[in-house]
Amino acid sequence: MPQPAHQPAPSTPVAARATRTTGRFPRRTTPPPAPTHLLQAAAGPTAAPARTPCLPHSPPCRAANTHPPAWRKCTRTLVNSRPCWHERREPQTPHFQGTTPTMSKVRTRFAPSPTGFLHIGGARTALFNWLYARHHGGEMLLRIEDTDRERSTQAAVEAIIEGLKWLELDWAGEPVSQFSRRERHLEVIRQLLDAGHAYYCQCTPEELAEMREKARAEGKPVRYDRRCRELGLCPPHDKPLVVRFKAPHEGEIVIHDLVQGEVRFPAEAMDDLVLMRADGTPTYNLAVVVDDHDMEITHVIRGVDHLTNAARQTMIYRALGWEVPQMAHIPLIHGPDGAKLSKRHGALGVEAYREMGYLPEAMRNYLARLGWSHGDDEIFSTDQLIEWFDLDAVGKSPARFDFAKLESVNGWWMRNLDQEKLLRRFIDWLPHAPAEQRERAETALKKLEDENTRARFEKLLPALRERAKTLRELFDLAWFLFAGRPLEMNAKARKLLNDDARALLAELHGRLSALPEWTEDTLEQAVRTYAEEKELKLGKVAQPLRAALTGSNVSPGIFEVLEALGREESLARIADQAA
RNA sequence: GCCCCCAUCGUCUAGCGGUCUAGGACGCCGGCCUCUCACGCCGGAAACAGGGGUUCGAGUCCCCUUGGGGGCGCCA
Repeated sequence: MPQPAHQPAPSTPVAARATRTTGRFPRRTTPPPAPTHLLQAAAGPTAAPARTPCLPHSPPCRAANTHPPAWRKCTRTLVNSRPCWHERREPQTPHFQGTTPTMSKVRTRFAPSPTGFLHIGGARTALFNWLYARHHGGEMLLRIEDTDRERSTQAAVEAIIEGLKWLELDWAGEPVSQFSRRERHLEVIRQLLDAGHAYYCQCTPEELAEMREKARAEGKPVRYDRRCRELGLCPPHDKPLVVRFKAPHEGEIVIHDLVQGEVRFPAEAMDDLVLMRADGTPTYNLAVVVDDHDMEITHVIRGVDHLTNAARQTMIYRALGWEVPQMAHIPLIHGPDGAKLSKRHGALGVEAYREMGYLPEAMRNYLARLGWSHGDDEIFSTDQLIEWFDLDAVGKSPARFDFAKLESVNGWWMRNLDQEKLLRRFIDWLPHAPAEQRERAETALKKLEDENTRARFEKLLPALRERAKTLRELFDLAWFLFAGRPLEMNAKARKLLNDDARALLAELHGRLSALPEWTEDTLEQAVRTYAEEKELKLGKVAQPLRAALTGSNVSPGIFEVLEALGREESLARIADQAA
C-alpha cells in the first residue's frame, strides 16, 4: 500500500514523452472518434491558423511572430505580474513511479479534489476505476486535484487516502499532486497560444458576470461572447489577462462514452473556456488533459457531472493533437428522496461508515451494485467483482442510496466473512468506535489482550455475529463479555428481574454450582429439568438467567453464554442478581 | 433560460421485439422454527410514468408530454 507521500520522486522527464501521440494504446478496440470536420485546423501546431498582430501599444510578442527566440521576452510577462516562465528549465514533474507504462495496459485514475472527506460518491468512482483496472489487468493511479489553493487542504488529502486504504482500493505509485505539475501545464498553455488555439482575454470577472446576466435575461445561452478572441492581445497589458481556448464556431463535439454512449454537443454550446487565470495558474480542464495525457491514462472513469467537461477536454486534446482517452461517465448517487445526496442521507465521509461499523467488503459489494449489475446476483466477493465488473453493465440512471440495503449486505458479510478476518476487522474497528462507545471500546481492547477473555469472545463469536448487522452491533452484543461485575442492567433486563425471578435465580445457583461438568449439554439438561420440576416454561427460566448473565434481554442462546462465560463467572453473575 | 442525460415494484435491479399472466434482492405484511434476539424456511402485497407511432407482435425501437438529474465559473 502506497504511503501518503506527496513529495514527487525524482523526475523522469515526463515532458519528453508527453508529446508522443501514436501507438500508445494498441489494445483499444474502438479507435477514438474523429469527427474532425470542425476541428481540422486544430490538428496540431503545424496546422495553426494565421497569427493576429499585437495591439499597437503592445511590444511585439510571440503571438505576432513565429521566431522561437521571441519566446523569452514574451513569456516574461505572460503571467501578468509574475515572471514564471522566463527561465526555460525543465519543469519539475512528478515521476509516476512504479507505473512504467506497458503499451497495452489499462490505466485508470481516481482524481479527487481535496476539499473535504472522501464521500460515498467519490468512493464509488474510485471503486469503479479500481475494478475496471483490475478486471483488465491494469492499474489505477491516484491524482490529487489540488489546483484550487484556497480550498485544498492537507487534512483532506489525508482523509481521502485514509478512506481509500480502509476500502482497500490501492493505487500504483505515489499520489500525484496536480498543483506540483503547474509548470508543465503552463508549458502546454504556451504551446496552445503558440499554435493559435488560445488567446489572451482582458475581460474582468465583473464584465463577465454582466454578460452572463444579460444573456440569461434574454433567454440566450450563457456563454462568453468571445469579444477578445480576435483582438490579438498579449502581455504586458494594462489589464490583467487570462488565456482562453478557442472553441470551434461550428460543427459539434462528439464524445464516445463507454457508459453514456455517443453524446453530441453542438459547437454553439461550447465556450471559450479559460485555460489560465489572471494570477497565472492553470485551470482544471487544462490541467486534467495534460495530466491524463502525461500519466498515460487510457480510461477516464468519473461522475456524469463531468460530461460537459469531457466535451471541453476533447477540444483541448484535439487542439494538442493528442489521443483522447476512453471515457466513462457514471451516474451519480442520489439521496433517498431522489435529490442530491445530503449529509443526513449518506453524503458522509467513508470514515463515518467505518465508525458505524460497516465492513469494507460489504461497502464494496453494496457500492458496486449501485448502478452496476450482474444478473440477479447480489453478493459479490472482491475476486468476483474483479472478475465480473465491466463498464458495459453500468446503467445510465442515477441510483438512490439506501441504508437498509447496505445494512442487509453488511449483515451478510458479518455472518459469512472468514472468522479470523472478522475478528481482525472487529479489533481494527474498536479504536474507530463512535465517541459514545469510545470508552467501552478501549476497555474491550484491553480485555482482549487477556487470553481468557479473548477465548470467550472467540468462542461466542459465531453466535454473536449472526445477530449483528454491523461491527458496532457486534460490539454492543458482546459487551457483557468485557464488562466487569456487578453487571449493568438495561431497562428490559431490570424488568425481567422481579422478586420471583431473583428467587428463582437463587435456586438455580444451587443447582448449577452442584454440576460436575460445565458444558452446554449438561447446563441445558440441568436447566430444563429444573424448569420441568417447577412446571415452568423454559423461557421463564432462561430470561432471568439471560438478564443476570448479560445485563440484557437479548443474547445468544443461554446455554452457549453460560458455557462461554465459564462456571466461576457465571455463578458470580447469577449470585449478583439472586435474592 | 440554454445544452446534455435519465425513467420497470417504496429502493437497488433482471429484461437487450415473441420464452413477461414482468424475475431476483432489500424493506414491508403473515406464518413456521424457538429460551430472547437474530439466522433460516414458507407465503403475500408491490412496478413497465402518460400519450402517440413502427411492427403480425413493444417493458424492450422512434417521437412528444410529464417528472427527475447534471452542466452552463478566472471551482474541481
